[in-house]
Amino acid sequence: MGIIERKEREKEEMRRLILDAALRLFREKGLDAVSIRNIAESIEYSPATIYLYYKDKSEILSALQYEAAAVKRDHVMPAAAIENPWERLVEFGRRYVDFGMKHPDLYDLLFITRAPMEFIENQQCWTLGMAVHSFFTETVQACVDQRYFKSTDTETIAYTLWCHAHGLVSLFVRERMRMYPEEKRQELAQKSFAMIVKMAESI
Amino acid sequence: MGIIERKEREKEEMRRLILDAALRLFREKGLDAVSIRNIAESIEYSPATIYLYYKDKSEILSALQYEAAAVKRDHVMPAAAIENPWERLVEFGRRYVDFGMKHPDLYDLLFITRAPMEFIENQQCWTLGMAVHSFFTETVQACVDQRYFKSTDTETIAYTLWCHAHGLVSLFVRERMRMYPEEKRQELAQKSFAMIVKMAESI
DNA sequence: TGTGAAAATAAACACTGTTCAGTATATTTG
DNA sequence: CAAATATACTGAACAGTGTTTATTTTCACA
Repeated sequence: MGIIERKEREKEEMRRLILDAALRLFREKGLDAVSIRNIAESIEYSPATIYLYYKDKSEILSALQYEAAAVKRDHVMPAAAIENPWERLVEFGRRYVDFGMKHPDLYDLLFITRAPMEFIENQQCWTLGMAVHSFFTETVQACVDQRYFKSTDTETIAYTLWCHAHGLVSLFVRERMRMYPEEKRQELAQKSFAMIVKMAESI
Repeated sequence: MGIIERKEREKEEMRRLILDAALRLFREKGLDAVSIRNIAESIEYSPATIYLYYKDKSEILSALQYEAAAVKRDHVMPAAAIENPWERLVEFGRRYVDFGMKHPDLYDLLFITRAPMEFIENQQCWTLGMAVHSFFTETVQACVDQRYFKSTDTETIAYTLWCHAHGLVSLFVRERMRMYPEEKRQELAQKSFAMIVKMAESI
């Protein structure tokens, strides 16, 4: 009865094959290049075959989002090693922004691209994203507990910091900084990060 | 020689007709519904005719962005009437966020939708956007001049505030606040706005 | 080796943006 | 007014998209 197990395995391998092809297309040529037909061609199968392994395109996109979420987690979580909650929070923020700057395509996919409805049902991705988000809010809570802020409204503090970081990255990612010369944008982002850190010290 | 003038006028009317149809489709059914064929059908012309008045689709999108920019300007500029620069700045921010919340589709078009290259060449839209942006930075400058901030780095202050406001709106617009119950999102946004105002007072 | 199930596909449908050859309409000229 | 020209418009096609269905191929098992 090892056959059904092998079949199961092969099915999983095929899903992986499709996903890797999608991921490669995405990273090499951008989201627009990720079409069912492109994926099919690159793995030398017919487009219809894709539908035997993924319900539709948004399910593939959803899977790509999970990949992106994993890369993001690996990028930011080293901050967890820092004992001091305030330093941990700052390092987390720095790493969050750095992730967005280094992987604009992945950041876009995670936080800007219109989420397909399946996103919600993609428990994996949601769970992973929430784990990182929880780490963030818990760190803010730790800062609150140790009186790093005057305010004790953890939720609003966390959200406000997130707004700034997300705004920072997404203005960059979607090219809304044209009024600043290109060589200055990175510098301005760094200055702004430093400023929000200073501001946060006096919430 | 009034004929060429009439022709000119008719050409302009046709461009307007196309744009209005595009705008209606956009507002009624979203950006995805704005297809050349949909526009053509709704004004009862052939799709090919559209191309006699607009170079391509991105030129139409660009024109839509201009419309959105005008709505935004009308929404935020009443703040200019306020004498006190700090109050003016706060009111501007409030109106900016309010615009995004009330017109998520327009905000999306202006600040999130991937800008077609023509955006840069769309002098009208760029000029209009820059005028509002200049008003914003000048207001920040006025605050700096009157020592409302400790910092004198106008550029970074302005950018930091913008980051927060944009992050606030765009997390909302692109539905990245699912971890908060829906009825709480608006409230959280307001609290966060109040918090950044407080924080700004101590830059 | 034949049979039933599983896997893969060709072909079609309904869309998309865009181009171009050809037609219809309006204006200018003889 | 009629013929020639210029302008406005369109049908049809091309290449692409996501998706579905009927059909064929492949494979495991009796």
